[in-house]
Amino acid sequence: MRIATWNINSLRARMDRVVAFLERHDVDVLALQEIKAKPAQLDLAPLTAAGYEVAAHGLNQWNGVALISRVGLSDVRDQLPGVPTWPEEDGVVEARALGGIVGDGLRIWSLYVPNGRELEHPHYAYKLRWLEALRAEGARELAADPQARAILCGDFNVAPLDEDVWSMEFFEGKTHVTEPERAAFRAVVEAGYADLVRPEHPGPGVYTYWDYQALRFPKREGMRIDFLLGTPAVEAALTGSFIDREERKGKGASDHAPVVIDVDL
DNA sequence: ATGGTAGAAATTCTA
Repeated sequence: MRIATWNINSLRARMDRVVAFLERHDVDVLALQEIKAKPAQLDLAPLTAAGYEVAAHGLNQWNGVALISRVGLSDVRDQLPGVPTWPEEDGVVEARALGGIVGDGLRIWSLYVPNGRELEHPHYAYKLRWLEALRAEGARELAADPQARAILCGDFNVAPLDEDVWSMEFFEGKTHVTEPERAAFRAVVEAGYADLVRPEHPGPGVYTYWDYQALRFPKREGMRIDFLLGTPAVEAALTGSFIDREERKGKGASDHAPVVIDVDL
């Protein structure tokens, strides 16, 4: 089974690219982030015509997540238990998580972790609390069944290692690289969710995101912030992985590249 | 000229 995650930065603007990607790489399951639409605004015909089921969750023009599968899609959940609201006072649960069961009992979560904005901004504290809720839900699932097949994937908005950004000097005093964010990411890994791509594709210089500004992509100035994390049962079934850097090229590309894994499940 | 784009929705917000 081939599974991918991709921050699409508007599904409506890039439906053609999504369909072409699915067909080019023979993808079974795709987790999307930043679909930037309510489900009613989407024309899903190109996906259903290609043989996929779709679950989409979006409240407005911001955030939004989706799951696309041709190997079944059931038990769909649009909220990660325990996540904070935004704003934290009198706010709502944003559309940043969508879970479902695909294939033979594989749980997958499409996740769009809050950006954090600036270190002093309330969004940064929100981001850390959100990641803690993710860790707690992941830990709960593995505690219930140590053999559980589960994947947590998406845009984590954290660069876990110095080598995951093009310049630590540039990111001094900025989000994505701070120790609290990295500790929150590590806590998810330590709860039993291993990075399924890094072992085959170690850094430095291996990225999944390049800012639209300042010619970051041609200058190879990117960040590794998109991940697929898997339980031990998934890790044991892993047969390969790649980052589709080609997808970042050309007119109309998302600022993120898809990340793909193959599992013998 | 301060190096700065992209998407959605509505002149601004988010990333």
